[in-house]
Amino acid sequence: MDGKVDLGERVEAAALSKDMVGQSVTVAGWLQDTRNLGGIAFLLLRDRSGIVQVTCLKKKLGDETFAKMTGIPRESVVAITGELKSNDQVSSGFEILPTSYALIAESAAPLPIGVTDKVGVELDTRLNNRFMDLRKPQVLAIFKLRDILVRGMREYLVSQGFLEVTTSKIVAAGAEGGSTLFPIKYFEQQAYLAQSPQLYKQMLMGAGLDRIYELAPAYRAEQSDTVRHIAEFASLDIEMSFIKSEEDVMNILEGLMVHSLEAVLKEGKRYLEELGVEVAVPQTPFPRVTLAEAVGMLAKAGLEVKGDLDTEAEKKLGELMMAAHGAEMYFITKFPVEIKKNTFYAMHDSADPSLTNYFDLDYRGEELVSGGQREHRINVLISQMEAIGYDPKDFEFYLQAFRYGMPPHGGFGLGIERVLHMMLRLPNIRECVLFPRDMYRVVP
RNA sequence: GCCCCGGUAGUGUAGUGGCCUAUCAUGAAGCCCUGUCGAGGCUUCGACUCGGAUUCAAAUUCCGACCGGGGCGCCA
Repeated sequence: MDGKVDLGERVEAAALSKDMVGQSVTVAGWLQDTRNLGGIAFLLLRDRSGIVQVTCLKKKLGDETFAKMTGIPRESVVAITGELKSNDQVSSGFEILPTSYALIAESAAPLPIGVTDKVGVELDTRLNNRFMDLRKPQVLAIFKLRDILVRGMREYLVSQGFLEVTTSKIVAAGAEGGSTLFPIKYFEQQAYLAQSPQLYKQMLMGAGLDRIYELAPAYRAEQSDTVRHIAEFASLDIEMSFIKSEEDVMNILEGLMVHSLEAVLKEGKRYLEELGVEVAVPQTPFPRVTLAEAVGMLAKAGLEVKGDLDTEAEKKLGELMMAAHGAEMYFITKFPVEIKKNTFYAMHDSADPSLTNYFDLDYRGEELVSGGQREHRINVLISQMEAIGYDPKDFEFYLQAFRYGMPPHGGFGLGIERVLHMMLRLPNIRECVLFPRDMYRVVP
């Protein structure tokens, strides 16, 4: 019975049901565990959809086949054809009695990390053996939820008339200065990996595309070694024209978060359970506090903040917003020019020139999004560049788009992994990247 | 980049100068067991990151390198 399995007949474990009892079925996947009781053995076969039990009877299979099947190393790829049989002694209510099997790819032993072992594994070790780490259902669940979340975001943006675009990740100039750019050799020229699609998004507003979004990697050469920073992250950027103020952008962002988290709740229940986390869809409108108000709230709570919120203040504000508004998500608005000084493209507040029309969206004390209304008047834009010592000549390709009719516009950049990090309450953001890149890790 | 902490079997750990021929769990190899689902029982295997120093004696102290963890700054 060895080797006679037709993979064309293969069904996923989750597709099996009691309705199919009596039928011959073929499954294939990784042999998670073998429990050999002597005359009977239970093989647990796992694929991405779930686990199915294959029950081997020594009497029925013969000593030789029984020994072969129960001797297959854990995590080998195996295909099995057999009869689906109802049995209340199995937690799923059914099992497969094999009629033939194929050992497709035998696994080496011992495993670099156990898939089901009852010992902890450090994140670093897990990431070094990510292919095996991802075989764990609770690790896979993170990426299933990521898929659902991102799909929910796309659905919403499409419903709001946004066009998906892709801009180059190879750039000659950054949006926020050179220190955080990764230099690359581009044929005979100096180029960089894009830290943000910012300048291109705005040029597309000048092109008249009106509403666009891009989901693409962003690269930051910041020397940030924390549980919420990575050198390469997935950034969802949107830009929209003919806005009255940054409020229009914030409204889209609220809709985006609500719609995508609803999708997670609706379609991702099983994966949330796998991870043991509960997710709440935020109520709209999200609370809004100006940065000055936030600083006041923190002062009242006994935390003195000067300038921008530091990490401690950010976390504390998360607690205060929960206590005051029951809100996990909230906007911090009207960032002072002083804090946004490198953001030369930020529109300043017409009512108070020391402030900008810029906001952050925070989720339980962690920054998820930064955005605002951009400066579309080229003379103002140039003077803001010059004010921080940038040479407009270096941005000529960008400024050209402002000379021939640039509508008022705004947008934001959202860190996908930041959303997952906070939504799933994961200890480290690296857990929600398949192959994370940080200051020290380039492999795998 | 700065501050603090750590590196012991494949994995996760105990061990603060001699009691270490290094603990426990998990795992691997083998044996027993016809209803397991964190299966159980028995046997065996497997480790002190590297280099230098101190000492009669170093997993343990000191120095350096490499690797990792936590926090900060900065940001998505």
